[in-house]
Amino acid sequence: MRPTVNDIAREAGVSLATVDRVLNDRPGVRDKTIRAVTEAIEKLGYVRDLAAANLARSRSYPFAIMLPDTESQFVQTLADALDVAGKQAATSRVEVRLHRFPAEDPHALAAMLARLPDQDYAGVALMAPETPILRDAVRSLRAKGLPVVALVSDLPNTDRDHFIGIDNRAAGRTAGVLMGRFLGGGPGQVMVLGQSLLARDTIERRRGFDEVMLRDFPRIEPLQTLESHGSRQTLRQIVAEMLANAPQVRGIYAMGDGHRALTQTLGELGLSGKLTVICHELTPHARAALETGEISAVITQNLGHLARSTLRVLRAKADRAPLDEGQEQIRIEIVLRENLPALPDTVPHSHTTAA
Amino acid sequence: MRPTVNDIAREAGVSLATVDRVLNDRPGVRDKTIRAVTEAIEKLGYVRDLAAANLARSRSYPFAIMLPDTESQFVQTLADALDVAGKQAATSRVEVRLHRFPAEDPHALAAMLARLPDQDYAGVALMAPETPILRDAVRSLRAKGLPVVALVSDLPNTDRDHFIGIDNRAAGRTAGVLMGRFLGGGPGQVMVLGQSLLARDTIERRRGFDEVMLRDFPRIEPLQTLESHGSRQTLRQIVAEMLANAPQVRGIYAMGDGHRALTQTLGELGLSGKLTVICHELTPHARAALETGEISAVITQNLGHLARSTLRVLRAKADRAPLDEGQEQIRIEIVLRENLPALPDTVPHSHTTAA
DNA sequence: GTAATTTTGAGGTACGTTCCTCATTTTTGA
DNA sequence: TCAAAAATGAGGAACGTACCTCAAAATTAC
Repeated sequence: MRPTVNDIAREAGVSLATVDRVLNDRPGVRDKTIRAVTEAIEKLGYVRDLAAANLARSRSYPFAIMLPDTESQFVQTLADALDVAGKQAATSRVEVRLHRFPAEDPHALAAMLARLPDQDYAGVALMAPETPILRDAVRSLRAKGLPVVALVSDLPNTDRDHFIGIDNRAAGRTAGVLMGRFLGGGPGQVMVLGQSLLARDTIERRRGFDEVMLRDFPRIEPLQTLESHGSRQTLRQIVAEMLANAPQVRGIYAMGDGHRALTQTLGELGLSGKLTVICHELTPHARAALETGEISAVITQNLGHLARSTLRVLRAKADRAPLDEGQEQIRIEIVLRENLPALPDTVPHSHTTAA
Repeated sequence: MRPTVNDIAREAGVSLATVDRVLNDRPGVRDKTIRAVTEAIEKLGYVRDLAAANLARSRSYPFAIMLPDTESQFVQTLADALDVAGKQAATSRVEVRLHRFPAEDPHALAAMLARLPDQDYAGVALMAPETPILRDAVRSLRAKGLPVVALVSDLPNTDRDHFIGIDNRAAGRTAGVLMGRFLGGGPGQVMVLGQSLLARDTIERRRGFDEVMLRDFPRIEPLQTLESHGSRQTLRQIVAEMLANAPQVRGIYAMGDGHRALTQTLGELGLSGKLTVICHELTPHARAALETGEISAVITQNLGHLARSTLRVLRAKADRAPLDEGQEQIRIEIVLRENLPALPDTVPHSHTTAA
């Protein structure tokens, strides 16, 4: 049997109360006694039963998660993933509350954040571009003892506790190498499409991409970023125009989401599968396009992992516990048709299932 | 506050005992009453507190994990990962016991497995090639009610509960596309190196690789598999010989591990970075070789994930609980220099840390 | 050596669930 | 309609830990 606090008390020759004082850093114990207890812990290989501890503390974890109210497939998929992860984590006293804020209104977001401390949350995760107002809001939350975690897009100039997402510059570099190598090193031109929710991320990706092109593929010319501003019409127009004028274009790097409009346009131009297309985020459309060969590769982050990681990190921060960096690191995944992960069935949720 | 079993009893107008009977599928409750309870659960949004439940059950999870006694870096890294995952999971009553068996002796393994049921384990994970003897051993374990999980290499013809690892054929296909595209579609030849712990896996990879070559890259000729049998001498000799005789070789696909010998040999031949080298498993050597450019790409599976997944799956199987397929699916990861994940610091373990 | 202070012990209650027993009520079948 | 069977209720102990109070013991300061 695993040793319990009682075993330690016996082994160390002290009372249960003293062991408890040592375990929970309570004052009023002599160094000598602390040592005796620590040695007993060591000797018996005691590991605190977290479940029992949390039960006794009746600790629970209500978390606020703030997402922009954009209707993009990416944000929607992320929201779903957080929802699923929240349902799973409910068995361990985690409660997820999703809030949407107006994407273009930093003041509204700040106001929402300001109201959070009164609703006794145990932590906040948020996906938003960094603005001065937001910086203040985050600082104020942290000052009140609330852990804050940046989601998808980092808030490097705030004192957020953690960032959960990928390094977009590295993601851009990865796209760059793939593009360069897939094009056999050139010669040729590459069209670059913008329009991301978070402008900073797009810029980072572009920087990474150019970095690699310049260094490793001098014979490939990445063209200026074309912005579709989320409009399908615009996208179609600029892509068509560009392709008509630049016959040397052999690849497309789509930094934002909105794959459907792109593949559709390429289809209409009779170019499906003729260009090397690399894009970000494995949305359902991107999956489909990978399978048909309309898209060559997708650079992505696993949203299920991201969601679960968010909850784990928030929990750890709320408990001031250390986290398993290896587990929380979100990977820059490269997805080709050949390593496309199978779509798992949706997870069954049932309160009557055995533990 | 979250609703508890008592709240449900009140809401449904029944006693705690009845709620418990419903919750745990105990007999002796009328359908009508079951319905009443279920509705109360639904209405209040009750979610069972797993921690409390397991505490009351005083359930614990001692797992046996069987690995071959090979000294390969892959197995060693896997063992370490399982160890770390085990330490982490100790807080939730999981105990990992690693056993090594003689890699070449299926009888010894079977004998070890036969002794397991007497040591009251809650589950078994094993990494071993499938043999008739092993099939019988697995069947016998399962007949005694022990969940069995196949690790890294599947045991498809047994009734193991689950397989944790990647689809090696798909991994081979992935290597194939990368090779094909990195070589610009050819023309050229590709050297293929064997020597894997688990012969079946190597064969699968080879099949996947050839499949893609044949279908998508007819101008690239994959050569016959060369076997190094784990010997560095042999490897160096056959590689050198082959390269001398086949000037058209532009790429190397290394299906097994043992990257050090390969990169060293290439270095001695003055070929570092001149060939497209694709291999499997992100061992420390492979990381280093990626960084220097000696290896172009690594196809790998995340061993940390694999280890954690193993414990989660074993737990779920032991409890007959459903598992989150999405979370347990091990991905075929493509690692280039540009998306090489940072090496996390080793995780601190301390029993005195706050919960 | 005594008083003040610090350290330790003993014991209890609580957390949310499981699992047990025994008594009582309700339903079923003849 | 009555006996037998089935369903339900009431209560309690347990799991391992946290956290509280109060008294007793040990140590320190003077």
